[in-house]
Amino acid sequence: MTGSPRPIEPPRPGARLGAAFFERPAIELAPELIGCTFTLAGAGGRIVEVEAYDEAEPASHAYRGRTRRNAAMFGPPGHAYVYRSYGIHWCMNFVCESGRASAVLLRALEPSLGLPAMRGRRGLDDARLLCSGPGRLCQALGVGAAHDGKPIDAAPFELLESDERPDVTAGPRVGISKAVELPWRFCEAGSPYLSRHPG
DNA sequence: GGTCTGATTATCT
DNA sequence: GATAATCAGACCG
Repeated sequence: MTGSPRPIEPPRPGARLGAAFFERPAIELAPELIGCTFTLAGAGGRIVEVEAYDEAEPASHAYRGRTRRNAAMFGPPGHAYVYRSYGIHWCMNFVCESGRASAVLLRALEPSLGLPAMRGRRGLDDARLLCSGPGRLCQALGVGAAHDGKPIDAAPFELLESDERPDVTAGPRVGISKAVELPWRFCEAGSPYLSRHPG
């Protein structure tokens, strides 16, 4: 060993992504998020799976207009839209594009930062199960109602640019019954941390 | 390996 | 009353 102190956690790739990054349609932003690093209070990892949603298609919560639940989707880009799914889980989105209700749902991370905290919140050890699904990811990071409408480029969140060009695949979205034909799910090819195999 | 079901709440019909 | 951007555990072959 060299004698220099060993880092407790891996170095963080890339630069912090600010509000301007989100000023684009969700369908454009979604594939570019693959490989970026997302954390909440130091817990998280590389984004490996996302889905785009837009007010013009019926699978989106914004399709039938604004409600108390989806208000953040109609707000400024670069903020979080957090909602409760099936009455039990939390799901986390990045709001996109001013003047249009659209967002990118975070579906899976490759966990790398704050692993002990994430394992504690999830109550299990297997890294492949920590953040491989929108509800699991939110439980691991501690996302909840308090984060709805909060800016992504400010604490406790951090979103860092990808330092590589991941191999991204597109396919149909998961768990919806409308607009099933749109290939608006984006995954890092071959990642073992996806919520399910691309279809 | 797969398929089914319960949990629990906001929203819509 | 029904559905939903889900998950974990039970059960079957």
